[in-house]
Amino acid sequence: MTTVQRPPARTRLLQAADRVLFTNGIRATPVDDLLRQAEVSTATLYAQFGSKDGLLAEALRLRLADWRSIWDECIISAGDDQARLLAVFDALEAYRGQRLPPARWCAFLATATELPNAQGEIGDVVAADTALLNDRLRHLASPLAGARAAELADDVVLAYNGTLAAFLRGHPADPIEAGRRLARAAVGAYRTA
Amino acid sequence: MTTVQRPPARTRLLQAADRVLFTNGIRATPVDDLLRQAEVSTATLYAQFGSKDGLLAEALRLRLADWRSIWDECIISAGDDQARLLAVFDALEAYRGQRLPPARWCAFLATATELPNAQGEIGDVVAADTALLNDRLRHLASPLAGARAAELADDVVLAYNGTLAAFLRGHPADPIEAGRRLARAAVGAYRTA
DNA sequence: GTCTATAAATCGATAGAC
DNA sequence: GTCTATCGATTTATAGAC
Repeated sequence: MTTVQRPPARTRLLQAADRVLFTNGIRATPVDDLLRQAEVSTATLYAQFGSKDGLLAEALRLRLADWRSIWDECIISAGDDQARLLAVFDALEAYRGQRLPPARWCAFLATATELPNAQGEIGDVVAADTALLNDRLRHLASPLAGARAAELADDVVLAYNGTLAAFLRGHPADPIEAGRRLARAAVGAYRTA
Repeated sequence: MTTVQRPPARTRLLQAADRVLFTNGIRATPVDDLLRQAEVSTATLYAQFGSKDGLLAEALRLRLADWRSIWDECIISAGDDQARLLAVFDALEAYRGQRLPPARWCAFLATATELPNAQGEIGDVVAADTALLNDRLRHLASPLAGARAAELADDVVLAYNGTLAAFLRGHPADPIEAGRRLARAAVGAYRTA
């Protein structure tokens, strides 16, 4: 007789953290909420992660790895240079569709906002997200903008940031579509220039 | 003999709130920090504002009024339709230059992030900031994009959001310059279309 | 590893005197 | 209006048994 295996406590905690912290708010979520959602006791959390921040850091690391791999796939699926640069918006769409409910906006920017003096592992993973974004976009912008790749990459970074913040504002209604259009306009400016 | 008047307690509290909450973090700042910075006692804060949230709400209202008036001036100073639409970036530059230290990024988006379920007066002032942004930009985009003003306005909203988030990320180095360039590219796309 | 119970710390808010 | 002192609630983290 096959039984559906319940994931181990560590996994349940990470899933609960990923689901709750970035939708209800990091500081707004007490440890008790995570424990109840994960159906795990206090001692287990502290044995596995040492602290709420330790759990947050690990959840962010997994999130970054997941985001990176989805973005990878979207770049590979894209047909040309422009589509590869704009694939970050496809990835955002896929990433958010994958999680129900999706984060309120961006887990990394939310962490930067809620933990202003984050150092150590939390600061590191937030910085790694920004570095991934910058490095990849610069690389992808190169065939389109040549020597001005850095500028075009920054344009797309801003369009991407703006899309995320649009979720937070609740406007425009379809942030990803708006972001894609804006990024396309940026590419156009380098094409004609 | 002329004496430099110390502002009243209420003003000192509002100044301290404006200076500290949006740079060190809203939830990360204990009430005690505000009291020490304002050189005011506990009882005074609660007599004047009722709660930490009450003080936050009033600080946000003043901030919004100030932002609105600076933006007004920048629109008036602008020479043509495109400059009036892009004046939001001049305003951002002036607004941040006026406050030392400036907020880490945006007081309203930070509030939306840190107080996810904000209702009442705090939710209202955050919504008012978004509404001001949308309404004004739509109005200013009209002479440039006609029937497609809403789209162009959304482009500029995203570029503006992206600029603010860039302060949070610490990249690009000059977010306002990058945002202005991106918004200009968006305008260009409507010009040629 | 997991549980219950509780410690330890933080923080928002109030009381009562002046 | 302002002060000092303190309450009460919340929340993070630990102790000790199983």
